[in-house]
Amino acid sequence: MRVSRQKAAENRERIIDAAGALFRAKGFGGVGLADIMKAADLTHGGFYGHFDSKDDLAAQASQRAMTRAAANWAKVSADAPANPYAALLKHYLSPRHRDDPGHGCAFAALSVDAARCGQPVHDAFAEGLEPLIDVVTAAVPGRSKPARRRKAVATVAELIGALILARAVAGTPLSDEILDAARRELLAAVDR
Amino acid sequence: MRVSRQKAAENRERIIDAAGALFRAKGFGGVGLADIMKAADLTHGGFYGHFDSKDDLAAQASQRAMTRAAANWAKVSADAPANPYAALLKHYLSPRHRDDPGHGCAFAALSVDAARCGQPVHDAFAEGLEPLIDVVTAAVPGRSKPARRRKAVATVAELIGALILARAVAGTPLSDEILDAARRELLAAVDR
DNA sequence: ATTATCTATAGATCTATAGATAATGC
DNA sequence: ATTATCTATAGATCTATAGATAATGC
Repeated sequence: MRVSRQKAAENRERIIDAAGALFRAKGFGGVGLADIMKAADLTHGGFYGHFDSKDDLAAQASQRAMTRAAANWAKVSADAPANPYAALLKHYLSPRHRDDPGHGCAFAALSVDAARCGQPVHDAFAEGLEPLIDVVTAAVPGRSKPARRRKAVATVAELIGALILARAVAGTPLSDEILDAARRELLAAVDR
Repeated sequence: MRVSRQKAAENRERIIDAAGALFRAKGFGGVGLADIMKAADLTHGGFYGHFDSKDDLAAQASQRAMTRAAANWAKVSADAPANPYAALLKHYLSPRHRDDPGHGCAFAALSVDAARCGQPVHDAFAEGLEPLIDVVTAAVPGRSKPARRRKAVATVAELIGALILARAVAGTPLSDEILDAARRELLAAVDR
């Protein structure tokens, strides 16, 4: 049942992607290795040929999900050169994004789990968050670079907070209200 | 080893409070019934005399933590009649609050866990969030009630998002930066 | 011969329950 | 007699490992 070296590398990538989706949807503790390996179409005994531990996989899957988030923000921004800021708000605060945490923003899905981990994880999340702040810093108006960065940090916090709250109250009218309120207020904040 | 009816009721309260702190610190899945009962100075076998299930306890502990959050916001607001809004920001975005999730805001600590639960939990969180929005609605300026409520919803999202992110990157310079940026931007937003 | 994967399982942990214990409250 | 709590454990689940299997790659 052995596979080629290349196929094994592909299997490894599939495990990381499956873990990224399951961890975001259910949390680090909410999903077992057997579930992850099954999602990658492998048996769970083969896991330790690819990773040292569940924590090792969690770190790699988080890293990849954060990199994807940064790439996605950069793409959304670049695809709307006329108003990258408005495009970011629209994409991030959409019901579609709210309703699919497994394939959405790593920070909205995993920040609370990360907060419960140790310093290495905090360091990794800080490093992963910087590119998102950079994208927004470039997209907001402001008289100085520090002023734009400060506004960007606050904007990122509001985006992530709104998505998290909208998910916590999903299925109630308040959920859509949160997405809409955050979008309108963030838009108004730069139109002044 | 039986205790009086009144003492049993006190024990029940202690279980709920211990659970509230441990769930906020470690998540619903991150703590076992044995840990909770030990924190309440009881053996874990006695648990089912007080609650139907772990989910039952989680619902009651969440409810109490949300009620406490609302009472705390109302108190902070009432204690600073000159500028309740600034007082709320200062209390909520303090390093002290960031560093003690077990005794802090239920929404910052449990919203992501709640999002992974079912509709009844979402409904309970929506109901628990309304009083916080009401406190901020009364504290922000705005020409109309809907405008103030919209600003309040966005403000609550930014507060909770900033605290969650600051916790995820705790121990890095970015953590304090997030708290400061959110506070300054939220203050600036009402000084216009 | 090497190695990627599989089967099987050890050891730990977790929720929930059964039955015993001992103090309360009618 | 009732009942709040305790001891003990059943049954499930989870991480990690050991040894077998079978196809790759030297």
